[in-house]
Amino acid sequence: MKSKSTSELKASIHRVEEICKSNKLGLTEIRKQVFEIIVKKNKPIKAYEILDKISNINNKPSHPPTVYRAIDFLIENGFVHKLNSINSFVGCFHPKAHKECYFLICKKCNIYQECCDDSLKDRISKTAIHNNFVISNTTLEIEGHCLDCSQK
Amino acid sequence: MKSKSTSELKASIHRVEEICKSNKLGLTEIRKQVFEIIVKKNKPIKAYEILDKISNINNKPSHPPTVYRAIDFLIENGFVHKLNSINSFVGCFHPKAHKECYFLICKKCNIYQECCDDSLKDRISKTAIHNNFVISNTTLEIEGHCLDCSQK
DNA sequence: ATAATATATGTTATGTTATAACATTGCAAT
DNA sequence: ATTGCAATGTTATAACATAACATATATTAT
Repeated sequence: MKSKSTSELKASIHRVEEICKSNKLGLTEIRKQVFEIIVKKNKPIKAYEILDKISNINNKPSHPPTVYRAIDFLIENGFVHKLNSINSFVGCFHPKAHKECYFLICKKCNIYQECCDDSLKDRISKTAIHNNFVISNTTLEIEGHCLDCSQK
Repeated sequence: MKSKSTSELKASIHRVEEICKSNKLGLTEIRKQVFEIIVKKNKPIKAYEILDKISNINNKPSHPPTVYRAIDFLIENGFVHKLNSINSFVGCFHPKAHKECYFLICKKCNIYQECCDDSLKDRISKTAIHNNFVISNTTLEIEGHCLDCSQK
């Protein structure tokens, strides 16, 4: 899997700023810091690792609620997703394009990739309908090895 | 969603006993107790709820590792699955029939249902192949409302 | 039968992940 | 200026999970 370039990262941050501006969402300093930490990491990141980084950036200890509240804001607005299988967070590279997001997560290099193709979405939707089930949210996390890592 | 009948529960427990016998897996007293607690609950159950029940059954306090080790054994052998999105455990009603297991989880009544149809499995597999990705394990948890609960 | 080995469990402590509850701040609207 | 509200700070603790080492129980080889 390819990691993101600096320009992609910048674009991603800029996009979030624009979306917040046009939707009147309060992208405060902390929320912006947390988002930047997450997208710059470019791999799934844990809440307490974000906490450490935030504390360093601001030269004063932050506390868990600060980080979790920022994460909540970012998730609510589709800028970040949580990977339940590894209790970690990742940036979303096409926020607002979808509500659900499916992931491939490489166990070796830890890089993740979104894989939200429509045929998969359709299939999940059909499965739900077939079971008379109304979906509110879906967790699909595929763990394994990416091409690079399975060749090594 | 329908909940399981007593006979289905008994059959499930018996099946696990048989599988363990024929595969020489040590289904110890505690492992059996934990499995029974999980299947009898018939809804996703938390580790510390199992811990309480185990302590009651045996009239002495048990400790987290005891429960988590039993759960590990049951998961390894496909008798139980973990729902990562809600940190809970559920019994598997057709162990050994599949490695991966997909779930529908009703947020209201909390009943869950396996939904491991082949077309879904195929679709996930194709998505992985398309991304040159080798799957080791998949988490698919669909949360929402079952028929009964969405009609209320 | 007995010692050696492996498997499982008990026990204590602690690590990791997440939230409750309430105080404080900063800013906007009246 | 005061009220209201959204965001943050702060303290404490809840909820989830494992490390490490001791003890017991079962299995096997002698």
